[in-house]
Amino acid sequence: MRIGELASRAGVSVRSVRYYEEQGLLTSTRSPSGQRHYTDSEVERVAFIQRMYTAGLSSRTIVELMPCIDSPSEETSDAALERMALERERLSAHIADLLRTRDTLDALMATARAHQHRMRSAGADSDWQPPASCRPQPLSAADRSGRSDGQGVRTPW
Amino acid sequence: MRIGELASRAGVSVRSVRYYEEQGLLTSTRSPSGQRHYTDSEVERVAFIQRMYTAGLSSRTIVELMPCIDSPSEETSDAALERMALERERLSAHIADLLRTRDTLDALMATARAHQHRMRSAGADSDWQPPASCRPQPLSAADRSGRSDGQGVRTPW
DNA sequence: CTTGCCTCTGACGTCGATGTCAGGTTTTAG
DNA sequence: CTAAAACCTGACATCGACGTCAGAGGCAAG
Repeated sequence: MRIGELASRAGVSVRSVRYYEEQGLLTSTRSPSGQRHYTDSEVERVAFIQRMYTAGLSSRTIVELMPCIDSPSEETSDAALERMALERERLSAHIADLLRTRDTLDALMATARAHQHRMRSAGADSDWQPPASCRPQPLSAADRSGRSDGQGVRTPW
Repeated sequence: MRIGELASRAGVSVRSVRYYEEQGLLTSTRSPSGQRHYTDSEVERVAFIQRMYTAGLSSRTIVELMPCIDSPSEETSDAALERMALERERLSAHIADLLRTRDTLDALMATARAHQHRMRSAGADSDWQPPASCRPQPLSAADRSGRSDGQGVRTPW
């Protein structure tokens, strides 16, 4: 397939695909006229690259990880594994940070909802309904660590 | 305290503190000579702002959330709560993405380690020790969702 | 052959949080 | 008092992953 189809299948822009190649993350076979052609497997690769980017890795980092992916031979393992472990650690730290931040948001929303309720039971407009965003959050199924207070605490961050 | 102390206590640069004020995230009382002065509570506020930034929120978004934080009255709640719920959703999605990415990294590392082991049992240098990064990962205590395969699968992403 | 769509290279623009530098004032330590 | 250190404003620089535009060529359908 050509670059446009690859891009739309992987859900990125054509520009991004060219950029990935420019960064050494992707290769392409060229038609005699110079147009890039790709196989189906490149779609997943591009999606993978995109996920790495959104995970906060830089081009340089992804490049350093790629040899471990392209040819998991004894050549690549040593340095690349080190980097992968390091990035894994960074990822875990970042995840923990985001979880804490989400907890903070939850606490803030809880206090705000408490305010709404106080308003509601004291106000004259008793037919008022809280917006959808105010109803108890489903807490996203997976990964919870505990914490469900945030009860009237001042500056809950 | 003055800006330098605030910055170092909150673990950010002086430049950043001024930037936060410029963005309307922070206020300061000025001494007659024009120098900024802060109270202890501002330290936590700056740290909070920083956490929001590292969580991927933009200045504009944080600003929109701030009224809900500064004065949780009935004025602020409606629009701000909507935004908080929205940002919470974005956060959850991002967290899920990062977890998936970390799983991918784990799978990649597992295959790499498998390679190392094959090398080790077949190679001549039997006294070789895998680097620290190759030993089984502690999986970071909290939040696991399952997945511990990655056994020789080709292109595990 | 022409028309419309896709692709190419190359370059410059962008955006957001910060770094950094200049030139000047204020505070602090000796 | 004086020198060092911290602070001020204002401005320009940076970096990374793209957007976007220009100008030229490729390719299938009518």
